[in-house]
Amino acid sequence: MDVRVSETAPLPKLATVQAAAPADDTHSSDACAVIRSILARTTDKWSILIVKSLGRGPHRFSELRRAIDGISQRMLTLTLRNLERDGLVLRTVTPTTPPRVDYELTTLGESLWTLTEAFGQWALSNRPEIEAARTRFDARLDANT
Amino acid sequence: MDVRVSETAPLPKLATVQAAAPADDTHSSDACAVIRSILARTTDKWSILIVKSLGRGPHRFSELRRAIDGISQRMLTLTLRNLERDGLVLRTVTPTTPPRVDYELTTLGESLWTLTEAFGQWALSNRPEIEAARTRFDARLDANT
DNA sequence: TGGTGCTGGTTACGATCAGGAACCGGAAAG
DNA sequence: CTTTCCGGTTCCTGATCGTAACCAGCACCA
Repeated sequence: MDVRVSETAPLPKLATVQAAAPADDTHSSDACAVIRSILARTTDKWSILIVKSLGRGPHRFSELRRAIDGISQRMLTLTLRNLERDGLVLRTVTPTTPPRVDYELTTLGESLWTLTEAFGQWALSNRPEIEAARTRFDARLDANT
Repeated sequence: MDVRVSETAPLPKLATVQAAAPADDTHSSDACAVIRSILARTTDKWSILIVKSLGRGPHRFSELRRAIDGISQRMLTLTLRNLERDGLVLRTVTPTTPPRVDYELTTLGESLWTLTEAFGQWALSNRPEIEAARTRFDARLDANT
């Protein structure tokens, strides 16, 4: 039983970036456009980190802010709002004082989480190789300046 | 030909670790910054689509441009350059006339491809649910305006 | 009674960066 | 000698991001 939002701030339209215009005529490209807008949202830098954090269980707003090094309050709010909009995250307000807001993954969000987790693991285990490649590339670039 | 990474490669400024960090050991903040830069690059909207295309075999520059609906020449060049830098994509120039440039995934790139493929599948199969969630959310938003 | 702090935001605004349009240079083709 | 194709690059603008500051409600302290 969740204490749904209902009484939060007026929730102005603020962002929720309207996805790409569907006004595209090319045959397969309309599906493509939607998929792309989903990917753009779910693979967004902050979204990934938030989903990753929430994968370890529900978190409060400020816990997330502390957990995700470098995120600004604004981007946290914005990204959470978008994730909530896409049904990936559930926002629960508990009207204590001070008010308490918990965020957790929905079932859909959890399925996304397994993917982002895999991505994280991949990044982690291939980090040395990628950094080496970067160094090589930059060196070659300097070489023929 | 000083291409330089002017617009690319924000190689993170080593994480300004606020000391007295909360004992949230799950992120070691400097590793986190590097991982984040890798994720930011590899999960970038265009990177995903390029890797996805290259997953089906080597492609020439203009083939990619045609295959990826909506990408501009500039972003294609830029993104390919970044992927090449990270050792995910191999660029091969054949000096015929007109010159021919082929791009293909490296082994590392292929391992990334399996992940992006999974992401694509996920987006595809969860599209209805996500769109429904968006509609619900927007409706609720309108409701209490 | 008023000040301070905690909560979860929101607003204003300047810096930055993604992205489209247009340009480039060489060779072949007409 | 003009056009076309190829793979880029340069220029410029508008969207987006992050910083900093503000807000409302309530408890605590004096």
